[in-house]
Formats: sequence, C-alpha cells, structure tokens
Amino acid sequence: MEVKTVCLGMLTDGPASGYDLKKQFESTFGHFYSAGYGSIYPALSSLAENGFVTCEHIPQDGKPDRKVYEITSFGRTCLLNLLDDPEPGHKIRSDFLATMWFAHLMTNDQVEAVLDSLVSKIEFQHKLITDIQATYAHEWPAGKCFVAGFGKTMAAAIKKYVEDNRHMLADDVAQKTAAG
Amino acid sequence: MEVKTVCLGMLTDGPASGYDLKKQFESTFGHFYSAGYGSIYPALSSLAENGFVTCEHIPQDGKPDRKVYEITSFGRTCLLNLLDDPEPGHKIRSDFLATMWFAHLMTNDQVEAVLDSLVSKIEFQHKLITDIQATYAHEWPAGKCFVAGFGKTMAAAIKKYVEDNRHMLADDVAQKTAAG
DNA sequence: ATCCCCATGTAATTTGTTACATGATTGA
DNA sequence: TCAATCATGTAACAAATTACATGGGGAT
Repeated sequence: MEVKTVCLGMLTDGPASGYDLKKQFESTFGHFYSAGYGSIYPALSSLAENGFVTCEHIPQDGKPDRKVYEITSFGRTCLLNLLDDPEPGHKIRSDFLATMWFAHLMTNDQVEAVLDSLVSKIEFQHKLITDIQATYAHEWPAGKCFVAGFGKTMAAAIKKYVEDNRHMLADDVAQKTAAG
Repeated sequence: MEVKTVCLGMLTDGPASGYDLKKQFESTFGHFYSAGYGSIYPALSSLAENGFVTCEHIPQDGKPDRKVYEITSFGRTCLLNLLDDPEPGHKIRSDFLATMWFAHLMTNDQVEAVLDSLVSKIEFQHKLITDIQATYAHEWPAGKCFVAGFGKTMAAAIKKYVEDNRHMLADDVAQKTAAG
C-alpha cells in the first residue's frame, strides 16, 4: 500500500494537513508503517490533483499557509477499492536480524550493543503505543484497537525472546574465543 | 543494510552463485529480508568489480555459465566494517495492519478474508523455518539459531494474537450493521 | 504436453529517502 | 539562548521491484 492510500485513509477521520498526517505516521502508525514529508506532501498534492481530496488554504502569520485536506466522496469510493486487496503484505526488513545472522563474525561486545539497542527501541515503541492507547482507545473503532494491541504484543514478544535467548550468542562468542 | 552487504555476508559460508543466494533469500532470510534477481545479480557484479569477491565462470551445457562468487580477504575485512553498525534497523512495512486500521470502512467478509490470508501466510512461514531448522540447525552457529528462533516466535505470537482477537473486528462490524 | 527447475541478466519504472531551502513562535 | 514546534515544499539521489529476454533438461 502506498503512502497516498494511507494518507487518503487517514483523512477519513477528518480534514488534516500534511504536518498533521506526519505526526500520525510517527505515533499510531510508527510500529508498522513509516513516511517522511518527502513522501507525504507530494502524495497529498497528487490526491488533490486527481480529485480524491480538496484543499483549503488557511493563511497564518509568520508560517506558510496551512493546507487542510478533506476527502471527497469520490476519494472515499476509491479508498474502498484500494482497501479491497484480500492479501495485503506484512513485510519485515530487519537489518537487526541480518546482523545477528552473522553474529559469529562479530565480537561479543558488538553483539551485546546491537541487542541492547534493539531492546531499548522496542521498549520505546511499547511505551509509545501504551500512551497513545490511554489517550485515544476509548474513541477508537475495533480495527485501531486491534492494530495497537498487535504492536504491543509483538513488542512484548520481541523483548521476551531477546532476553530469554541472548545468552546463546554470548556463549557462542565465548566458544570462539576459547577455540581461537 | 543493502542487498550487497547481505550477499557478501552469505558468501562467508562458501562460494555460491546468484541463483544459490536467491534460494537463501527465500528460505532462511524469507521472514526478515527479501531480494529478487534484479537486486542480487547487479549486487554481485558490483561486489566483483570492487574486489570484494572473485568470480569463476563454470561452463554448462544448455544453460548459461554458472558464475560462482567467492569472498576475498579484502571483502571479509570490509564486511566486518559493514556489520559494525550498533543500531541496525528493524522495520515493519505492514499493509495488513494498515488495512486493519481502516477495518471500520470495510465489510465483515473483507476483514475476515484478510485475516485468513495473514494467518495462512504466517503458518507457512513458521513451517518453513521449522523445516529448515530440522535440516541445518545442527551445523549452525548461535546467531543463525537465534534468528530462526526469532522468526518462529514472532510467527507463533502473530498467529495467537490474531486468533485471540479477531472476534473484536467481527463484533465491530456487527455493531455497524445493527446501527446502520 | 506441461510445468518446474536450472541459470543469467538488463532496462524501465516505481518508490521512497535525504538534503536543501525558509522562517516565526513558544517554552525552558 | 537554545531547542522544539509549527509549516511547507523541491530536487537529487538511492534502492528495489517488475517486466522483459532466453532456453535446455527432467519429472509427471
């Protein structure tokens, strides 16, 4: 699913600016989808050009005009078609796991540092989702609750797996050292 | 981490062709990193051009020459540097979760179909890792065991989460129907 | 017959990332 | 005074995906 489609979907919750959408990409979508301004702004322009959304320019003092986008009924219809894929992807691109695959080529300290970094990122992610849930979950439809719960469950599973199994890696390095 | 680096790393297990590496991307790397021929062949050419690997052309009858690549000691040194990043990424790009985020815009049947598709993909992935473990785990260093275990644990956690929580989504659609 | 496996590669296209460019307001 | 927040956008670049192009051998 491209950034365009996600932006269009986000606008079903009400009108918003590119800046607003970026915040949503960082918060609620942070654990499964990312997009920067360089993708969002062109996506919104393109959506507006093609009549999926309308754009209202709101002048502000000292800042560029705030451009608030609103989904059109045409946009809504198209969104439903775009969401219709019965087999949406779920892809992991993990440099972390790729690195661990080659752990035997690294020093114990390097491996430990990588593991620590992952755990702290995952803890941050878990906390972020928890905070967002506390604020918004009461007004969310089931799908959003499902997604947030998914993120927390994965974060918890990753943390537990790493903590339960990181000793394997240390042991392996120790053996290398003993053998070498 | 780019495809080039992963290919270089794979070659530390011994000489291999692009075709061989592709199989590895589909099997052991399947759950966390993907690459097609369109990325792999150019990556190997580039590695050879820059002296990270050597290439032996093995003539075959009826088929194109098999090109077997072997890592050089220079390539090995560079690989260690490339693996040195203490904060490797771990990114999810989930059209599945994005779709579920908008579940309230979809019909119950659509949501169910998406969920079924994910579960069957995840089951396939879990089985694939299990089969590979059965064949290779005894000769694997700890890092590879860690990565395979990670994949299985995630697959199991996803399956359980979806099965335990999919009723939420059905209920939500039922409410929509009752309300509309 | 037909399909899958073997085996390589290029080129066009799509997509996204990063760096650049600007600049006022607000709170610590 | 310094960092963060607000607010937009373009252009260059990097990277990967997809489609195209070829073709024999072996199994069912």
